[in-house]
Amino acid sequence: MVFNLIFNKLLEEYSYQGWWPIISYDGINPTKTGVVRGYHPKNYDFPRNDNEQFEIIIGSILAQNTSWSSVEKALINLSNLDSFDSFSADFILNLAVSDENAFKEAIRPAGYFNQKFKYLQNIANFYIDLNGRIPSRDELLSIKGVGNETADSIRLYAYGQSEVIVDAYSRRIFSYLGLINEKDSYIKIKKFIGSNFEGDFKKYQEFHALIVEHAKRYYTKKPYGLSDKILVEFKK
DNA sequence: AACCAGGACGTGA
DNA sequence: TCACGTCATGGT
Repeated sequence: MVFNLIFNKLLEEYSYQGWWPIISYDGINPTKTGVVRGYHPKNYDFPRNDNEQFEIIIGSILAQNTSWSSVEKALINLSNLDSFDSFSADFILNLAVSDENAFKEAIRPAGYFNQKFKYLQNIANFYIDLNGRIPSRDELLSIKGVGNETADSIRLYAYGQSEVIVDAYSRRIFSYLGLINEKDSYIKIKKFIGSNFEGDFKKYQEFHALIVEHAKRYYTKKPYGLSDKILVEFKK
């Protein structure tokens, strides 16, 4: 269970991360850098309703290859277009038809706005068809705009399903530590981590958030990881 | 000024 | 299957 040991170390270092942030939630986590709203450390009751659930789903699309601060701008822009029901699938679909221009301007700060404009509609239709049911991984992957990482993010944070998320940060950290090969397939890495990690969905949620927090500090500039003194004890 | 950001898709080997 | 180009804005 080497990844549990790594988890323990990261949790000790950074404590609880309160992912996935809900921007309409007033929880304050002053220790966060950059973003001051929406996190809810040690509270796993989120999402508390359909709109919060769909907000996480929208965020996971907008966050593709994009910094969270940019995603937050896009989410706030969207919410300003309809303060009442901003993050319902119906609102997204209606806005896409009624004012395509305003929609794209709202999400522009998150980048790839033409692609994400379509992806958001795809997943809004999918979400409505679900009718409250929890989607399987394969169902999510069938949506154009949802790949492995987004599917796992949605399952883990919008639906509380235990999924290992393999992102670029995970590849950098764990390949630096000699636990994986950076270019191994997503599924191979996911299964390897999953077979050496144990816990409930809360632990899975914290694990991914902690990986991101740690990587932001030591794995964003090449050569990655050289200044990582936190996890170096796990280096093989 | 290059590189990175909480990636995914289309194409051609 | 996989390497590569494309999508785009914002920060360092």
